[in-house]
Amino acid sequence: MPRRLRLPPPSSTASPGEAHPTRAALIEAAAEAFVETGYGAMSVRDLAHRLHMTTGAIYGHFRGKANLLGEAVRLRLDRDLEGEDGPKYPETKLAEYLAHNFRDYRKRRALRALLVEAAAAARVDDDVRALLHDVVSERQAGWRKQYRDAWIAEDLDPEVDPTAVLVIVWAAELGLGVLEALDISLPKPTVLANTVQRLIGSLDRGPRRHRR
Amino acid sequence: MPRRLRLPPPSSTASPGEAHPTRAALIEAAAEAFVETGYGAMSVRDLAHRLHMTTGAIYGHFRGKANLLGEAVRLRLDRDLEGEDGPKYPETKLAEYLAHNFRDYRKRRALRALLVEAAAAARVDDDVRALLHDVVSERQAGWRKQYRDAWIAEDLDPEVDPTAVLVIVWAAELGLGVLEALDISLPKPTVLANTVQRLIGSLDRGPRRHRR
Amino acid sequence: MPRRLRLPPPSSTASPGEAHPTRAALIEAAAEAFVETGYGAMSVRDLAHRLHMTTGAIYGHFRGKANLLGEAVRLRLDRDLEGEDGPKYPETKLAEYLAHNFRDYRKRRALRALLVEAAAAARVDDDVRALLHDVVSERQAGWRKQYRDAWIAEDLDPEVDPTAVLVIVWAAELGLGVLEALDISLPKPTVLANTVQRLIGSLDRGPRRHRR
Amino acid sequence: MPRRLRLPPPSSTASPGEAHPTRAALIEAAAEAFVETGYGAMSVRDLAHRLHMTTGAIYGHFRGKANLLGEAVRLRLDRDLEGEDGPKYPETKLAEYLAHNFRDYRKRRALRALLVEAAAAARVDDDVRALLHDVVSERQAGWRKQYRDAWIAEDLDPEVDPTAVLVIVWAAELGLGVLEALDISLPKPTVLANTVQRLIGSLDRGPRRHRR
DNA sequence: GATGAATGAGTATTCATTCAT
DNA sequence: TATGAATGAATACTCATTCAT
Repeated sequence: MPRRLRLPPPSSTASPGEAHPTRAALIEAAAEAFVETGYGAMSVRDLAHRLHMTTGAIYGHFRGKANLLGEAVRLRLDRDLEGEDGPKYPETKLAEYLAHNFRDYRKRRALRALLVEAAAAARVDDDVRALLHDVVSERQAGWRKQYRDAWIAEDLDPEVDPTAVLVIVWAAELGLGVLEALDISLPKPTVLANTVQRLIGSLDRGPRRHRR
Repeated sequence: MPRRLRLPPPSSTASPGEAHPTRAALIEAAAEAFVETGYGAMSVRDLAHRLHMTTGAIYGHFRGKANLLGEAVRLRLDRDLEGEDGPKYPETKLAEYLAHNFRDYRKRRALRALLVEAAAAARVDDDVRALLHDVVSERQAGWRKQYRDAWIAEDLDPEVDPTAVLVIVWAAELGLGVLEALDISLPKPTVLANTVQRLIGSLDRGPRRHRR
Repeated sequence: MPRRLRLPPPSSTASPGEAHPTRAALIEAAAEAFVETGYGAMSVRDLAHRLHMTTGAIYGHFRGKANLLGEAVRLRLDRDLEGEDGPKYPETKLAEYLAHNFRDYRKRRALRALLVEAAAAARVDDDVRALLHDVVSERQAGWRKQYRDAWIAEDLDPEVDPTAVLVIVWAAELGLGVLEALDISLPKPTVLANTVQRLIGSLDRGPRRHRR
Repeated sequence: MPRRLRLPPPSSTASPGEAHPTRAALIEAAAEAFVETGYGAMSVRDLAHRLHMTTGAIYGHFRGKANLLGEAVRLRLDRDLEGEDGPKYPETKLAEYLAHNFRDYRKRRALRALLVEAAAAARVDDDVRALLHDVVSERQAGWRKQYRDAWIAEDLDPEVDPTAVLVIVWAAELGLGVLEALDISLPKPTVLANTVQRLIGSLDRGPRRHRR
């Protein structure tokens, strides 16, 4: 039986917002484990073993597996989508921003996988659904605002609903996750990025006159 | 002990290849049950009970639960996507065809749900993944050909990769399923349809002049 | 790992009413185990091991632990209280019948213990309570009738409510179970029996006149 | 993190022997909680939360859950049975005293419930049994003396064993607790009281003449 | 082909108690 | 004395699959 690692209490050196290191490590590990093994197939006990903890310790930090999933999704969403390393929204045109994003789509494979897991879990479990709805809705609300701002700043076609575009783009991202789960081969990042740029770029003026 | 409902022998109206009506009824019921209850949460025993059969009977027709899922997906894919009631591909422009399709997107909720279930199952189980990969790949191959044909027939922008567009459209559809699973509210069908029409419609000529 | 004993299917030689021998053996064993080990402390898995079965096999016969308890109580109630070996009700005076019964009270230790377990379980679990209420109520209804008949046949004091006497006698029996659980030493059977005979015997005429 | 309610220091009004008010409050709360929720189902942690304490604090006062149960039983026994508000023993005839007591039986529902919990716990746990045996035995010893005194003072039938009567009466009380746990409906207090008066009242002279 | 009892491994969650701080 | 995070073992129940009949 392996020695248990008795984790130190929150030290003052811990970064603010991640007050409890055990909790943070747990979320991190859960996010990874749910992607690797699947939410349904990952047992809490095995997760505990991975971290050299006991199940009881986990349940001391989280009310249940569902909350762990919720936090894992929140973490990955924030890390992989918000914490951008590339060009920021206000500084780039929407089409270029999105193109850039899709050029990096392979970086977000884990996020998409996690969201597929989350979706399947949510379909079956009311608690999970409620939890995840909130997490995802929050982010979407922020993006919706950004899209509306872009519409104004870039003088995009007022006849097109920014929210519909947002949903389509976001759904496309999520759908890539479904296709990846099915092992369907996807276009190369550059090809995808160019296509996105072309499609979204077409919104930058009113509807084309020359349509027969 | 309830009387078992013994299904009638193969009728002459059954299409060839679906010789056994029990098998067909099973697939039909499984497709419904997996959507309603979730693939993981639906037990083979309960599925058998729904059809007044026994578990053994199911295993007489299918090697396992995974094969049932595979067949269920195949069924719904053929019924909900191929067996179109609306305008056919070759007779309509691609943009209009897709717009029409998204105007009806709510009809395909069950299909999307089933594919979310399938994706999550595939992530975890190699057999399921292989099975579903084949089923979905087959359909995609057909669509790819249709897109390529449309590119030629409609003289669409040769700098845009038809397959990339196909993947984006298909992923968007699947992603709607993920969002639905999370209870995220979606745009109205007409708004979505118009947006798709606008986006895909923008491909109908060469690259816009003002692009360097 | 011990060989599993694959029990034969219901044979035609099985006594009617105990159609399934596995089920009957299970109830028997459960009744014993719940007394020995306590309802709460007896795990379904251990019970299964005792019988060289798996937990799954048990759950094939009973919806849950609570039902097993219900059946165990029913069994012991029928065996230890109804299936009398001593004098039958209609043939003996009530007082003598009860005196005889208490003379044998030690025979029913297991029944009382089971009912104490049942009571504690019922206090906490609604299903258990409903189940046991029905089982016990049924028996009590029979006894109530017998007491009423005795009142007429033996011309007992009409000012005394037969049901109240029944409840007191039945409660006394059950209370012995509580005292036994606490290891309280009880009077010798003959002493108890005589006291009961004296008390119940006093009901055989109208209220005594000579009371000051 | 919620503020802990730090209980006031021992006040001078506290009776000696209950020096620590935390301890007393704990016993009080435990008695209530074990009745409400059941001994087995009530977790130490939840009990601590109810009192705005921590589990550790409880274990500072009691060696374990079992001791808490023991003290709870002692408390309720003293409060609900000894601390009589009605007529006192020596001043009333035994039959009348008991009749009065049963007329109030509904007041003691919590006591009976606690004793049913205690009995079930005692059956399973040697420590609990030993603990409770002592608590209950002590009280019974007192009652035994009172019954013997009554036998002399009221010139009751010397052929009847006072202890046997005590046990029957006490068992009847406890048995009511078992029946209550099973949700069995009980006679009205007055009916029960009259019956008790009649039965015990019958002991007030030597054996009846017509007995051989 | 069908039956359904049995398997056996697995699941999330709980809890009394301990102990370093 | 109090704290509360951690322990570690336990619990009821489920399920895809098999196989003797």
